[in-house]
Amino acid sequence: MPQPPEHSPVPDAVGRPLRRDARRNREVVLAAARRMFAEHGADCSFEDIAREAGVGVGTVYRRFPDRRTLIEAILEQRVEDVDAAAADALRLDDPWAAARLFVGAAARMQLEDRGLRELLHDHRFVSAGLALLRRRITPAAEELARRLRDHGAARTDLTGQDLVALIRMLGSLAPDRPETAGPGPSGPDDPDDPVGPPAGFERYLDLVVDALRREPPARP
Amino acid sequence: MPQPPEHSPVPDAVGRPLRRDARRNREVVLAAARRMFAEHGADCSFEDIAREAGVGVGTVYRRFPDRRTLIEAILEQRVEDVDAAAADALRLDDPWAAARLFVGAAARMQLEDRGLRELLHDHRFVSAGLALLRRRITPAAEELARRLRDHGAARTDLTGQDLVALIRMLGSLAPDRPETAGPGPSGPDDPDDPVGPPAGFERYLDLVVDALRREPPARP
Amino acid sequence: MPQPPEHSPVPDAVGRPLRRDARRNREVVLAAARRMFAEHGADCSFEDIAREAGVGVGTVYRRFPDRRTLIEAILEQRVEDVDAAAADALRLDDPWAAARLFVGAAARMQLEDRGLRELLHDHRFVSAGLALLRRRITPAAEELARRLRDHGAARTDLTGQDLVALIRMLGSLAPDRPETAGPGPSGPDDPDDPVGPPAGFERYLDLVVDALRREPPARP
Amino acid sequence: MPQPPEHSPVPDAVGRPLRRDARRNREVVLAAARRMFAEHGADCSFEDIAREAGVGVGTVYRRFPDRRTLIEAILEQRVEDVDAAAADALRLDDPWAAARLFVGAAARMQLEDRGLRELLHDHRFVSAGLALLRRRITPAAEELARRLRDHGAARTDLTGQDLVALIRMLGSLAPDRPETAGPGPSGPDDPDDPVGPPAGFERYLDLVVDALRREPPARP
DNA sequence: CATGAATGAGGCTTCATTCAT
DNA sequence: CATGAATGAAGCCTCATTCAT
Repeated sequence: MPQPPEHSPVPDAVGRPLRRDARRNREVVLAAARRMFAEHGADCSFEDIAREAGVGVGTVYRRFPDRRTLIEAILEQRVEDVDAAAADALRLDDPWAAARLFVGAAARMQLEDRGLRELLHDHRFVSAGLALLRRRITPAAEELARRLRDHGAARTDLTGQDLVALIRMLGSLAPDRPETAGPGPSGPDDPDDPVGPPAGFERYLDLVVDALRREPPARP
Repeated sequence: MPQPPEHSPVPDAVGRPLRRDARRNREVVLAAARRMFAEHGADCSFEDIAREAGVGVGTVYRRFPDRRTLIEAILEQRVEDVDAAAADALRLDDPWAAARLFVGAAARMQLEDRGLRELLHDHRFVSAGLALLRRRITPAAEELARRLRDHGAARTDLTGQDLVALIRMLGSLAPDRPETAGPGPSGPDDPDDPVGPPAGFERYLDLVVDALRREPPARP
Repeated sequence: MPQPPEHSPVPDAVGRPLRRDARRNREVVLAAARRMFAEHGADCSFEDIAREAGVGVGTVYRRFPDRRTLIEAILEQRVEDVDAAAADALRLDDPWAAARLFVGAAARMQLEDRGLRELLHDHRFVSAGLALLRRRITPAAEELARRLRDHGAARTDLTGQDLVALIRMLGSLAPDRPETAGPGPSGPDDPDDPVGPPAGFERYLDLVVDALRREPPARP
Repeated sequence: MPQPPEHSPVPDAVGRPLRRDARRNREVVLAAARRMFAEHGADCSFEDIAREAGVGVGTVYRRFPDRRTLIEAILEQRVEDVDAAAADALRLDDPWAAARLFVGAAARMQLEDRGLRELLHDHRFVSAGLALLRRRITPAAEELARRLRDHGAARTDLTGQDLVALIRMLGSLAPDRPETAGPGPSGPDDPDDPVGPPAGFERYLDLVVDALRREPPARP
């Protein structure tokens, strides 16, 4: 279902909606930046982003006057993905399945996108990134926490921020080697990977989510 | 026992122990680098380190021909601290207390030292850093895991690498604002800090360590 | 004929002709580099070239990303001068006069320009320089050689490459002291110069060109 | 026939002959410098020379306070080789054979030794190098020139400096690619080499030497 | 508006040279 | 004497940012 093209026209500083070509440029640059961040890290040069986008540097600067602005715009996009995962999760009846879905999806995103990971963990960017993330996903996280407490026999002091913390923690389990160029979520399940044996990401996901129960489940 | 009073006389490339003045300078530079890493991150300039150390850049380069060498030397020091914590832990009878002590100490070090945190989490340095850490602390971690399994009713698939993973995860709970220069473990227990309410670091430490039990403890 | 008045609008990497201001700057830098090479050698610093040109280093790097590119651009200019000499020579009826004119002109250029000499003789640059020179002047040289063979009673095994070799050899007769800044072709004809009495460059030019004859001329 | 060890003891600045170990060091350094010059050019670093020699930089500086001194010492050695060739040549009856032997040997040395070539051609070193060469070989060159004039029907204006000029010119025929590591006089006779077809170095040697005759020889 | 040219500060690194050990 | 440590100037290059076209 393609989004209606004229919806949510990002306004410029003065508040006027952008001209059509300007808006298109903004999208092109943003997509290029996302690719570059994902591949080369969040400190790649504006020049590189411009080249990837096929525009001049000036254009990048016009739309995103500094790196922080650019970072926030990129996060805005990714946060929408998290929101979507949250919405999916909230549709589930079982609060534990919901929590696992939500936390897992949000954590996995970091493992697959170096840029995102840096924005949420790297000291140089985290103040821009984490605040935004928090602002946006807190409502859903709190709702999920409430359900866990009320219907899931979770720890009574559980908060939505705990879920955010788990997401960050799991996101730090990224492979300690440069991503292999191969397709698919190369990541902690690589048998050769240090996160490693015996089970990798899914294992730790279960571990920390289950740690939130008041009476933990019997293990198989 | 004819050992010189100084321990571990770092040898140079040819294997000869360093001259006295050279060794002293090496220490000075290393200490300066540690301070600068802690305060300004692991990508601070060699010039800055030299200035902080009160020597010329050339001296820094002589001892540490590239950043990787410097990083490894810094980690070597911190790893010794972790080793000490591991030794302390292994002296305890209760394996859970031991695990908590070990994991907690290692994780806390990251929260207090931005440089260390970057070396263990940042994509740009992690391949140098994490490998070294792993190499050095794996034996102690495996021994602790064994005790947890044998005498502590831990999950039967628990490994030493799981403990390392917990250390990394907890290390990612750093505050999302630049450290305040103040003394003491400013960190997740700051009431205003996003890791946050209600209990911060200690809380998550308990959470993830307890998650390793086969039959988790009754919560108070 | 709608050609722009400027000849050979040097295209950039993408193939687009340079903007007017960029082209102007390119010329300015190139001229400065030529002067600096001539005076201080082909390994003078980019900073120096920039200063001489009155631009920032970045500008030099933008137009000439590495020294090799710069060298080739400079040679390109000088090679055009050689081409002109070749054209003049080919207009003469007497093939020996033509050869002498061509070889003499090309060799003299080296004696007058330290930069050019280095580009054609110095181990560090010669692979960039000589190849280009060869590529460009070979056709004219071969044509001259053909005329010498067919109408000049030259050695029957004479080739255009022989002429190139003579040019290089004569170019190595440069004075062994730093050029005096004075005007005019200071060079081997300086009576105090080591190339020497009694006749210097012209003498050796005659010598080696005449060496190509099958039956050498009667000497006066 | 081993040279008597105590002969020609190079005196130090004060004129005292060097101590035995100091002399040995001097030789070691000189040999190392020669190797490094030959392989990496005459501008290789003192540090590299020291390493190659297995001594400290300080030792190199003690024996050769600056590069010029070192260059002259190296040339001194090579000039002895030229002297030997001159002596051989002067033992021949045929003055043309003698000239060819002498000029050929001296030129070939340059083709085989990048360092020597640079010392005699590169603007940065030539003032130190060429002057010394000239000073030392002029007597033999003049004598050979005299014999050519008197008994060889050479040009009547021929001088010893002409022979030196030929040596330089032929030395400039070095390959325009980095030397192949292979043994033997890789050089202009390489069929793939630009000096080239059809005959390379020997061909040009004959060419320029024969150019000195008053009545050149009939060509086969 | 879009472009990409220009700028120069700042990081990296090497090396000639001096000097303490 | 020999050593190799220390120094710092100087070259290399990149990039954030501004601005003329």
